[in-house]
Amino acid sequence: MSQDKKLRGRRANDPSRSVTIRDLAAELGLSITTISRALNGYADVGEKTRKRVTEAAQKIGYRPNRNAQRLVTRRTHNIGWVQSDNDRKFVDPHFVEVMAGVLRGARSGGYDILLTSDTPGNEVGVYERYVSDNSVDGFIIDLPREDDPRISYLLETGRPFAVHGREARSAGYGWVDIDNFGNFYNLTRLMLANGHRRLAFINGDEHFTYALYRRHGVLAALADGGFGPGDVQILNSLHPMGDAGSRLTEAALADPAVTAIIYSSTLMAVEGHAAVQASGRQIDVCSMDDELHYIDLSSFDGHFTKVR
Amino acid sequence: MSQDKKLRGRRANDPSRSVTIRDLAAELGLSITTISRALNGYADVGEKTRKRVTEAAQKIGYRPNRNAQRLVTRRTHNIGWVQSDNDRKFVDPHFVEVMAGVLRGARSGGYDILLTSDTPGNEVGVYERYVSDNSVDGFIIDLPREDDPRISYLLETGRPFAVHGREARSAGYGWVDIDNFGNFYNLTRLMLANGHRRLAFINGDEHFTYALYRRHGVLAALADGGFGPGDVQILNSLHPMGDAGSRLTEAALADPAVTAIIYSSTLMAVEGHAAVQASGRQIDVCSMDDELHYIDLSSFDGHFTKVR
DNA sequence: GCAATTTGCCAAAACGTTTTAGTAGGCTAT
DNA sequence: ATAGCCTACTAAAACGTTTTGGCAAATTGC
Repeated sequence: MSQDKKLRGRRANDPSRSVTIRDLAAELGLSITTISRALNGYADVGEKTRKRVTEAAQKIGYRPNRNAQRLVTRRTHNIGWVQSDNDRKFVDPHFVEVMAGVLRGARSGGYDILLTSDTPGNEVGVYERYVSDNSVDGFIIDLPREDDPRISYLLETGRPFAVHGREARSAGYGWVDIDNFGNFYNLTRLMLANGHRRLAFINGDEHFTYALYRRHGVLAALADGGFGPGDVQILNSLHPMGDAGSRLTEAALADPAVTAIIYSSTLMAVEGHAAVQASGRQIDVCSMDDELHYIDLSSFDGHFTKVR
Repeated sequence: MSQDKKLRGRRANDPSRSVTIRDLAAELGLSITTISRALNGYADVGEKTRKRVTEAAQKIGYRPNRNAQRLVTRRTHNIGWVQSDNDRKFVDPHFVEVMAGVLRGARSGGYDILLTSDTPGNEVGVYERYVSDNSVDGFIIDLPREDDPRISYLLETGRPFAVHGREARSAGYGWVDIDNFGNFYNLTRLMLANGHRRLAFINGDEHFTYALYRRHGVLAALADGGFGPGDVQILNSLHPMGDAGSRLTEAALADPAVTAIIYSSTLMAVEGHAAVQASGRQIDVCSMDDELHYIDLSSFDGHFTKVR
């Protein structure tokens, strides 16, 4: 009968205390073990008992205290997502699209996202904290670089994580990515097949693997087509927004031999297209990007070639 | 000596168990009470003892289990932020700016953000769950509507929250907002002072209070200037992105008497400005918005009047 | 030198669950 | 009738902290 002990101590007379498993057990004249096992779907509770329990839980509004559960099960049902505290990152419009997907995926698996920003100068510190204080079950890693220190840390400490994007290491974790190399390889071959002999490639920050692999794709296509790295002018925008699209396009147009521009960002391509038109030059532009729901490209139909 | 009891039970021989307060107590020959009180800054621990404790904690990598702390203290140091699972919302580019601010504010106060999306058709359900299972200490509410049901629920249940934006109710909670009414009042008076007699106002979704109060500001300015609601053509974009800016601008231009357009969104104003130029009409455009770091407005200098 | 106070530390209970290791009683097979 | 086996339930321990209430030793006041 020790489980039926009267509530005493600090909260004995706190009127706002929420309803616990013990209240439910008392209400039904069952042990808290049975309540727990009934609610967690164990086979050793009778069906009529389980029904009584679930209905009473519903009725009196019993909701298990997640922190007690987390303490004993050592699972949090939270996924950590660390945002680099960096103006550049927050400003990337792809981010909202990625977040929508993350949130839907997490919810469908019964997880929430624990979001925080890192400490400048100590990138892995937050991961270490989240891991060692039992705040999350695993992580999402975004925008990887080559030999990303966050990935190194999580691999070393054996924590589960998934990467949006890719780096060279591929064992021991999962990732979701588009084929950056292949798409830019194809785009470049297409431009060459269209007769262009001098290209410009306006790429993102090659610090990140998505941009690095795009560069590799462009260069490989040139090599395979019998051309060399001297036949492309590569320009980088470290900041995807602002006026980079028109500024870099003007820089590319400074070379009179350029007849085609490949953009790594559709946003920049849209800006660049305007700059090309203003210049009066005859230039083919193309781009490949993640999907961006909020950019209206309808006015560009016919100008853009879709590489599947 | 009962606190020195040997570790037994399930995890006695789990090599991956993390270091607990009991390990630290054993290491130093102190009670776990003293460890806890030393680390939490209580005055009844000697200074040399506190120093020994903090140094040993650092050395052996002790990090309190947050879930145990949360269980006993009933504080989570998490703030809930529920995103409406709604394509429209995720697509709002203001969102990334807001999030950067939220994350910085939370981190500076020692909080993390617990992020999830709501269940379509049951808007307050997630709040109820987070509240009753002790997942968060309070909430952030975004994009309020008039008599917002989320605010009603949180007020009724007495949970702390803060609103980004405002609704008519203002007691019992904090909010951060710009002066939507006043800014659009001023903008409208400015247009009238410039001699315009027939205006168009391209507003956002008036379902949200920010847009509703902007409408009120415009109409109040007209009334105070001796004009009426018939002197402004109000158009609404339910979706801030896509081609709404040019489409609604063209709709506004269909009225030949319109000589000025007020935009509720800078993004739409930029699009609209292009549509105005394409039309060849002589139209003044103006807008007021939250700050948008990633839009380059430099090419519009001189066209835009800044209303401070 | 003694009473009163302060200082520094601690045992045990509590937070609200899950899990382990049962047990009582009914049923089945022989 | 009895041994063995299910079925349905449960007491107690465990998870890792914080907090309460108390106590011995050192210090102070007179």
